[in-house]
Amino acid sequence: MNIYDISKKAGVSIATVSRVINGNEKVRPKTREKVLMVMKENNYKPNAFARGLGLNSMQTVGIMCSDSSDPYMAKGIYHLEQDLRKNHYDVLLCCTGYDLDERKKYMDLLISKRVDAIILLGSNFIEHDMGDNEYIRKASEKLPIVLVNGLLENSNIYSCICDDYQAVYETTKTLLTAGHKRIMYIYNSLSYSGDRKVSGYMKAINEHYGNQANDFIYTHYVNGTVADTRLYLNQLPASDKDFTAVICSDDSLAIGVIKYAKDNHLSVPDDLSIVGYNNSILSTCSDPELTTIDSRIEDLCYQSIQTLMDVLDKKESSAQFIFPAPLIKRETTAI
Amino acid sequence: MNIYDISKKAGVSIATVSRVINGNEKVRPKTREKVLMVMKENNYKPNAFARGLGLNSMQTVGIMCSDSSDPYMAKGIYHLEQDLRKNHYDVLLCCTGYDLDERKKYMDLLISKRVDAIILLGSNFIEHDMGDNEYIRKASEKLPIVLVNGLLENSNIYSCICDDYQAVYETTKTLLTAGHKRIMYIYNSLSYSGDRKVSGYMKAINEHYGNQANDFIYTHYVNGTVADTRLYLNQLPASDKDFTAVICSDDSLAIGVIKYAKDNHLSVPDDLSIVGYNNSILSTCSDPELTTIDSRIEDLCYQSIQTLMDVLDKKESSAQFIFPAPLIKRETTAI
DNA sequence: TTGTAGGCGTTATCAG
DNA sequence: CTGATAACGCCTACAA
Repeated sequence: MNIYDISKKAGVSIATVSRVINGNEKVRPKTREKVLMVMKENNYKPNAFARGLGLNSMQTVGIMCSDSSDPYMAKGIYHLEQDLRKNHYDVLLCCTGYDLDERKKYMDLLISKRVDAIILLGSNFIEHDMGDNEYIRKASEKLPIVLVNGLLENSNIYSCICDDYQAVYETTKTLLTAGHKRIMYIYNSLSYSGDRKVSGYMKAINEHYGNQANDFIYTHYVNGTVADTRLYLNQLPASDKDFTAVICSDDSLAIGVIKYAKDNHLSVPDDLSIVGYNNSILSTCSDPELTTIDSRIEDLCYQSIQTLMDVLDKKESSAQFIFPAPLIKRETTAI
Repeated sequence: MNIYDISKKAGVSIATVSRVINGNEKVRPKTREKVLMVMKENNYKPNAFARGLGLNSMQTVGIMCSDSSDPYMAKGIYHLEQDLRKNHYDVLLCCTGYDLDERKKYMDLLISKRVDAIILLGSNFIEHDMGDNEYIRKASEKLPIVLVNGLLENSNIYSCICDDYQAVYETTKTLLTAGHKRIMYIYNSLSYSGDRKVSGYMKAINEHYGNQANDFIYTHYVNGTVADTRLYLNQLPASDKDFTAVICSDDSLAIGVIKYAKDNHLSVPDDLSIVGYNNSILSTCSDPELTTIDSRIEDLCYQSIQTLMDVLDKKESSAQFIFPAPLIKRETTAI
């Protein structure tokens, strides 16, 4: 059952059928009804491939994310999908992992599939070494690129991010003001965004301690999540355990810290304050519940799609949106 | 840059170019190299839409799930995507929510997009009222349907499930044997699978108590997750709080039970034993960590894709795979 | 308002 | 092994 069959049964030309399919105004109401009728009767659906060929689009956008099972990205995928759907776009999903070469391949793949745009979900897409981001710039010559929680300047690249730097800076400052002398910062991301968070921490420490700041900077990179953080802290020599607060770059690390506290009979937040990041589902499952920085994934997704639709509609649009990231106070801090 | 351009530059016909694109044997090695050369030089990529038109496939399978941000489904999506990718298939993702009519629309949408198959992820797709599953049967006339953790018999429908009935039955039995008199079962799904789980619970209670079983059956439906479960239990009259164990149809409910125990200074597992379901990330974030039934999502996904590939390759394949679901013992039970 | 005809970029069938 | 050429099903000027 194709457009020819319909045109015959309706006694019109395929051009007319095509017009009613595409909601073209210039069709006599009577004719339109007739065609619609026949289409319904025969349960006709236009062939999407042929349509794609003609229009050079199948109304699809590609979403790349490192791991759809990470709670943060899982939420992102959900909101992106829902918002895209509302605008009649489908989602082609790619879980790329964290390897750069692999990601380049996925990018090429999506481009060759002729998606209308590509969304990069997660701050880890922007590499520390700017040369490693060149492939994204090159891709943007062919289609719009939207970064959800990532920043990269280029024409046809659009960014929606949270101000991680400011958020960590303020949180650290708040803890210092509350009397914490030694604050540890644990992170598991070496991306550009990861750097920004560390910088926020550094700035607060530096402002507070001036010359002696170096004695109080205490950061650690963990290659993993819950178990790795717990393990790392537990094997620390006693002399290095003089911190009274820990800020983490992700909720999962903070969960590890809670477990460490439990292992060592430290009371939270009395003996140890803990701050997570992302306000993920994990943060309300733990006991005590986690104080965490909300990276506002839903807002980022909404704005991203809003922007993307403007771009695809050839409307003017701002290329960068920066949201403040509020601290959600729960039970692992006294502040 | 299309196939004609390449054919000209390589001094061959488009037919030959097409042959090398598709790895057809019958091309002289020399010719093949030449064409490959030109293709590489011009960074030529075949047009996916035209290809789709000709082959009537774009090597894409649709995944429907109610909510990609649910930890269980998030993992499912991840594994399905990875396994499909290995077989050179792309993923079109649909988050359908729980409304039946909405789901029917998504199903139609995917079919009209001409995906090669549709995967229904999550037991909640199979409705209690069998008539409501008819749309799935009808869809299977047009393309293969794969149910991940759902059972529906029909030609061209393939099911991979965990034996929820048996798992809950055995868990309940184990708890009874361990001396628990009154065991509560809390669930938040009214699907076919939800029914099976309840039945497993019932059977164990019935076997154990015989005539008096009715006095010991204690089930409750919660329309929500953590907070709702916690609230429900807390507002229960004291006389109804004589249970010493709770089994939940999902880890999130079990987290709610842990919080209830905390609220009421009940020691877990001494005063109250708790069993969750799905072995999700939540189960290791709580304190104490959750004993839970592992619904083996990774295995289900792997088998699903394996089966689907056989079907798409026109190979013979079994239509149903049933996995036992083991109990993962952690800290919320003494068993 | 409607119809004709050419184009979109491949694949596949036949000859040669 | 290679090349013409007809599908594939729809869109869209351009005419009427």
